[in-house]
Amino acid sequence: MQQNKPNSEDVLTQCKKSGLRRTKALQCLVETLLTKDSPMTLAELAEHPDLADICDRATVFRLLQRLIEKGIIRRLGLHERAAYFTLLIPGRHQDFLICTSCGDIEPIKAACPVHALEKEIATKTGYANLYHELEFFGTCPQCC
Amino acid sequence: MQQNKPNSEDVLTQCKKSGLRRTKALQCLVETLLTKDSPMTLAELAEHPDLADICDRATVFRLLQRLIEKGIIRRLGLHERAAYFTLLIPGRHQDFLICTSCGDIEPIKAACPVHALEKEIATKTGYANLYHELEFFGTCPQCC
DNA sequence: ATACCTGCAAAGTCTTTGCCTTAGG
DNA sequence: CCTAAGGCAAAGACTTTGCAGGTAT
Repeated sequence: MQQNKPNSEDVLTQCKKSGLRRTKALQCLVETLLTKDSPMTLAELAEHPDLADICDRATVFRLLQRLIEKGIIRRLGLHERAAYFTLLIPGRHQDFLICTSCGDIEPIKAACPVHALEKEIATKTGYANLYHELEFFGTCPQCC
Repeated sequence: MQQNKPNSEDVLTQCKKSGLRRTKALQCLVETLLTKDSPMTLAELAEHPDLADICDRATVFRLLQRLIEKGIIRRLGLHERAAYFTLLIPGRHQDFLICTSCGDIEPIKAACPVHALEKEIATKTGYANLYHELEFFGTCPQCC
């Protein structure tokens, strides 16, 4: 089981296998997502210095769409107006702690206690492709 | 501990205590939220036959805002473009199972396994007013 | 060569606000 | 009577798409 952060080549290989072309924008997007380990919005990505210089926001948007289709990234809600995107890393699951005041998002280190329930739900309800999102919201120490 | 669904008078009393005026729109909004036990979007509420006849969408929006401020309802993400709103019922916590294909949302009956972790996070991180949202996503049997 | 990708600009969708009028307490 | 609440319409915020031209394979 691969627990550690993949490098961008791993992800780009996966992209190519899924039928995506290796464009400059795709490479840069993947690297940007890998650099930050918490989810990012479309705006954050499109305005990131590296990406802003080489492609349009619409391109980032369409890349994200394709990567979601291919199961390489996931779109998260996270309680904000804008959607967040995060790489799906095999063998890893992330839950988040979010400050409702300043909007800070940090991944939670502790083990996720939900997997048993997830299996139970899969069995009882007949839902397929089950996954979950768990977010904690509160006021962070700086905002208190 | 009050586990059962309150009636609209209970909620309206709470509203009045919080300083809200008892308007027709507020009464109707509360009743509409109580009728459906899963979260609703602004559009669903504003277009609901009962509410559509007596008030404008902006009114519903502003009522929802005030009710959130007063801690009477909560805004949820739920992975859709639109925000969802749900009454906060004392002593009750809801997690959701959401079909990524048809968008169906159903509350989960099983006990939520997250409360212990929530306490641990509160202690370790110093976050205040902590609460969480847990959603399961998958393809429902009808959509499979 | 050709199917996929991109930029630009415009259109959508949902939310939020301003301003003036109405009505609860 | 005085201030919160409501209606209407316009502006914002974020996302999504059409089309013409560019590029990886």
